Amino acid sequence: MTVMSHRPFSQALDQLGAAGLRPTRQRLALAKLLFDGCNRHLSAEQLHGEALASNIRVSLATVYNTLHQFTAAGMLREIIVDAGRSYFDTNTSDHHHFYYGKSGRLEDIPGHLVALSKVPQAPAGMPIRRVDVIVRVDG
Amino acid sequence: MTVMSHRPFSQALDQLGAAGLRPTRQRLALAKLLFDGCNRHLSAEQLHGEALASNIRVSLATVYNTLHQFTAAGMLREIIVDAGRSYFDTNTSDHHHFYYGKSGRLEDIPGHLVALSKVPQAPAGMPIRRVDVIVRVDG
DNA sequence: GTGATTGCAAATCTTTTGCACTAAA
DNA sequence: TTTAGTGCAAAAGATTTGCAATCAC
Repeated sequence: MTVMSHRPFSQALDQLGAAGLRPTRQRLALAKLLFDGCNRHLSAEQLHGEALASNIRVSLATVYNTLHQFTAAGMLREIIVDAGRSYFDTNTSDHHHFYYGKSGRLEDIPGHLVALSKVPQAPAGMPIRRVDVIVRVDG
Repeated sequence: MTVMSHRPFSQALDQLGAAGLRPTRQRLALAKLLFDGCNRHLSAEQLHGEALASNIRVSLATVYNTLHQFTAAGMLREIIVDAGRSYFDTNTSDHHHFYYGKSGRLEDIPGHLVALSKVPQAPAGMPIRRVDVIVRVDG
């Protein structure tokens, strides 16, 4: 039974240190918003909005920097479902997504619920970095 | 043995008419570039570049309009693999993609080479519009 | 003619960048 | 200190929009 539990905030702090990222006020606050609840799918703009709503002073540029740094550190995964907007997923385990085009909402599909077989080899020893399955729904 | 043959230009013309789109000089020229050879994956900018290189006078805005009209008419499929750039695929049959992140190249994977099973139902009678499988390769 | 289509330039939107200022070690 | 991190405003890149001119029917 896969539980898809979210990454706890404390673990995020550890990874922050392990990645050589200083625990600044902004990064701590954003990590708390991202990792202190359930798994989330957020755009930079959304996270920035939440930060402002929580009285966290942080610039949009820093939100972008932070999202990319967290992604590089393996704490987030960038999800591309929409031309012209990136989403970041706090769930970095093996899984896929429903995408509700009308509302722009993303929903996790546990990896074990999608069986992919027979994916052909990429040519000439190029390793497959990731396989994304996006189930597009109208809602 | 699936052949994945491309849409012939003549068929494109028929669909153009069926979609109620007037066969203007620009649409005919772009359709020729798109459908008169093998299957292709192109961005708006690339198609515009090809048009100019072929001495076809057409504005970038019209290229965007045309790509979207052709997509709405079912003659193209929009492929989203990269935040901030759309690709259009002349192959509208059931298939998936390799995406070479470094070069930005897309490559078809015939639908029968990927077996997807157990995709869960979308909630509450929302029909699945499409399932995209993107195999991300480093090259 | 009449309505669809086009081109152009401006506007929009997301994301990135340059750089002076601030904060962590 | 010394180096990393931040904010701001400007820049960049892709796409869209408004509108007058043009074309297909």
